[in-house]
Amino acid sequence: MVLSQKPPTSRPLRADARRNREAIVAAADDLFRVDGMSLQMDEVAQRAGLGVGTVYRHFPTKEALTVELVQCRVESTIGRAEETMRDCDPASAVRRFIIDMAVLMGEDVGLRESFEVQVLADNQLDECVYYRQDLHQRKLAMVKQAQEAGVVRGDLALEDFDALMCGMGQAIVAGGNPKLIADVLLEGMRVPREPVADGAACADGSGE
Amino acid sequence: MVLSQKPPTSRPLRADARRNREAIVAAADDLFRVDGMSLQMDEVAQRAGLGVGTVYRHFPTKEALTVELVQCRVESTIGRAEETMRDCDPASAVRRFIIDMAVLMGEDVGLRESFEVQVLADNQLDECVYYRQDLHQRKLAMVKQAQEAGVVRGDLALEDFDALMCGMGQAIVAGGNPKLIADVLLEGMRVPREPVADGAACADGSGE
DNA sequence: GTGGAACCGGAGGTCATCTTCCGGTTACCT
DNA sequence: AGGTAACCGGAAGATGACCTCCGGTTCCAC
Repeated sequence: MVLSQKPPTSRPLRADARRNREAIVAAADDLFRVDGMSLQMDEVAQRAGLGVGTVYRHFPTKEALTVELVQCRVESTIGRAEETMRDCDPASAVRRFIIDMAVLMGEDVGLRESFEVQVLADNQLDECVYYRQDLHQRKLAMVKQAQEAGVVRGDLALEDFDALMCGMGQAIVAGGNPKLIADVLLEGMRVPREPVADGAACADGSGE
Repeated sequence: MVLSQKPPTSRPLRADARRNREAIVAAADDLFRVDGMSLQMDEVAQRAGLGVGTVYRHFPTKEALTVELVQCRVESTIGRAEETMRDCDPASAVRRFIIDMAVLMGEDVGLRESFEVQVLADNQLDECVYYRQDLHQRKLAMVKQAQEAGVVRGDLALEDFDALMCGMGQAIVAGGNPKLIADVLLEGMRVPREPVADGAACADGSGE
């Protein structure tokens, strides 16, 4: 996993500081995978084998640490999207991307919540711009390609696509079979067939 | 909305106490609709025009109050399912139910989280049995009927159905168009068509 | 009308979590 | 090796929620 290292703004960190910083990020990442946004600073310190003060030396606030973790996931998602579009034809890139994400979200709460936070511009993290333009463009291209190839319905905005990805994550956390959930989502995103029942099936008007 | 009144275990409440209890539930319901589980007891009291102590007289704990609100929603969902199955033919009952729920979830965070809590047996509320047998049976019947009518794929367990409902709620909160989201879900739940691309579309084996 | 039980109110206790502070320690430069 | 700036640790402070407590008030039975 690509952990973004901070650009050398001032001087390079002292050896012990760099070691500790890495230990902190690694520990936090492990916890983020399980607990998501509700990871605790004390636990991070303990798991890294350090004091809390040291954690706060490197990340002045819990939010700063969370940003690091979210961005790490955003970056790896960008990489995955890139790779998928390179390896797959336009029609099936979306399919593969979604299936991959479904499986990963099943194993990584933090990844799921990273997606949420991008879309929601959440209360906790609204200070920063999480909606990385990169990922946005990447997804937009992928969806557009698929729509032009005629395998994704045209009335699906990127906004809806994102929302559906969040929803998929939630469905998986709620105990659904990831593969099946992804499949339902994919089938649903294709251009619709004729309605299942075209008579007046409901007592009230179903097509309002 | 049906607010379940407690059975007269001892004597009926004094007039002022009954009035206050109703004010509390009404205030809490309003907040639950917006804030979900993260509603705050102080705010409930304030909105009801009462002191915090009074709230705690009627509901000894925040969880107790939450239970009331969740159960209220479970009951109204049962009513909705009942009504839907009475008014619609088996093939379209699921459709109507899901569309209705999608719209409602868009307006009521508490409803969405009530669904979650039933499925997840959440950490916060694991003391009680939220998964009302009634609603469970109702949904089971509805899904089974739809499967027998051939409009819902047979490999969809009730567990997956619940998970998808949760996911739908999340997708709507994340900003998706409720009607569109519901439609995607419904199309996805139908028996699948042939795959969109049956050649070797991806570099790696897509059917593992 | 009156006694008394039930009820109300909101200041303050408790607890969990984030964050700060500063004496002691460590690594880098000459 | 020695000086010093950077760094570490963890106890203590700050914050924000839930919840309790008890003096004052209100309603019901007689």
